[in-house]
Amino acid sequence: MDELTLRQQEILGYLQLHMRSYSTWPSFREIQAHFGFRSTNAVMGHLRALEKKGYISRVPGQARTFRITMDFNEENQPTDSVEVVDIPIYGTIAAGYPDGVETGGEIGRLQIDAETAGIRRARRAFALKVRGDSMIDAGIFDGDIVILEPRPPNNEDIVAALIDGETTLKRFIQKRGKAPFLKAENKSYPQLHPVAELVIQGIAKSVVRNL
Amino acid sequence: MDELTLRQQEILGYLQLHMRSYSTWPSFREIQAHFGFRSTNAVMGHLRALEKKGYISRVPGQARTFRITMDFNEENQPTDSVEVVDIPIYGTIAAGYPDGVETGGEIGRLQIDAETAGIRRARRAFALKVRGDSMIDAGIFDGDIVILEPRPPNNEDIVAALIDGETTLKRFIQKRGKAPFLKAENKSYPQLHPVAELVIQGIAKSVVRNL
DNA sequence: CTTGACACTGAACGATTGTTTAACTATACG
DNA sequence: CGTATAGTTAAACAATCGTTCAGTGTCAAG
Repeated sequence: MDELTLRQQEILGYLQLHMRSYSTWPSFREIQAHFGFRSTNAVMGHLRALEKKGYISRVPGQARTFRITMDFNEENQPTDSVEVVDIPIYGTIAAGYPDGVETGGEIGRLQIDAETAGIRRARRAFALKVRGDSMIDAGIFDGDIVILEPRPPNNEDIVAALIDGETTLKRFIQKRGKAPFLKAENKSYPQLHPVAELVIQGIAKSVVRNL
Repeated sequence: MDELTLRQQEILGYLQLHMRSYSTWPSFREIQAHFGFRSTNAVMGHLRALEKKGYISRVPGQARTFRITMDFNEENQPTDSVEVVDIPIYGTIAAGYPDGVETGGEIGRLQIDAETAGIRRARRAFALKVRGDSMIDAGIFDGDIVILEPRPPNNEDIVAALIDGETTLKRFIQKRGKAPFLKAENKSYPQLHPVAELVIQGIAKSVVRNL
């Protein structure tokens, strides 16, 4: 990660401060006013630099849609932020995944740092309370919380898949040249699941269990 | 706090999820698209209602400047603010436990909210990276992170105990009238451990594993 | 039957806001 | 000396976005 200039650190610090105070990102002209710029283009330049160096990400054309992708900890103390991610917990994930956001069925939330959870901050992780023991041979038990990331599965990934209108946890198997299938990791269960219409909602990254 | 209609709850839920997922509030037209409205005015009405009832606040004329004034669970009950705890991770816990804090051997830190970790904030929790497979029958594998609280063990608790100068994970068994002992939960291991000098460093509250 | 709330359509307006192009200064590098 | 980067000014543009006005339909309360 490239280093930031002094000015860029100031800008980034202001972004964070504004976000923490108002829970909203500032607009270009608010940043401009705060630093006394006479042109919004001064802001533009800095934000482009920050984005180029990977510190923030933005959605072009949309208002107030910065995101700070990196939590630069040590050194500059205007930061005390850790990479803690707030993740919704679903009991059951309803069909579809229309907008990357699912309104129904949220039963709680958890906070965990991205590294421990094995997820990337940018992606929209969600969590799932495991019901049933179809994955006990993979060390996932009834009542466990599984943290997932929505993305296409690779071979051997544990995935949350929509089967018969319900989300279940299975291992995704795809050998080359063959059709993929899902496998339950419990010796006493039917282990193979043919995949007709495969709706993968996410791949499991980590699991949390209360002992 | 006035009560919300079903539709208003849906809107509010979407606002929260969008904020948590994107760290940005949605625009009117994003809300419109998500709910399939054909007019942004439908959104206007709901947001006005939500603001009137005190659930959100906004800055007129500015883009994406909602704020939710309270956090809610599904029942519209304000959730007490979650407590994220910073926990040190030890590879091996050295002898003693002088101040509840052991600096040597710290291999990292993790952040997690107290409820998910099953711990109480007041106590000084610590985490331990599991080595070996002495507890696989309890669903704890090599490489797992176990979160512990220093306190006296009860029967059947999984504890971190100092054996032969090394910290290992065992289940603590104490039947009344008998001497306590430690039990490894792996069928292929010697399961019973006599306890000469029992040094319990903490009891396990939860486990986190990367899949 | 009327009133009022809730939920929504449709179109248009104007302000906010991100973006672009052009030009200027200063500093550092080779 | 030329070039590159950082930082800034200036004016204008176009898309996004919140807002308003006018109107439709439903349903429960009075």
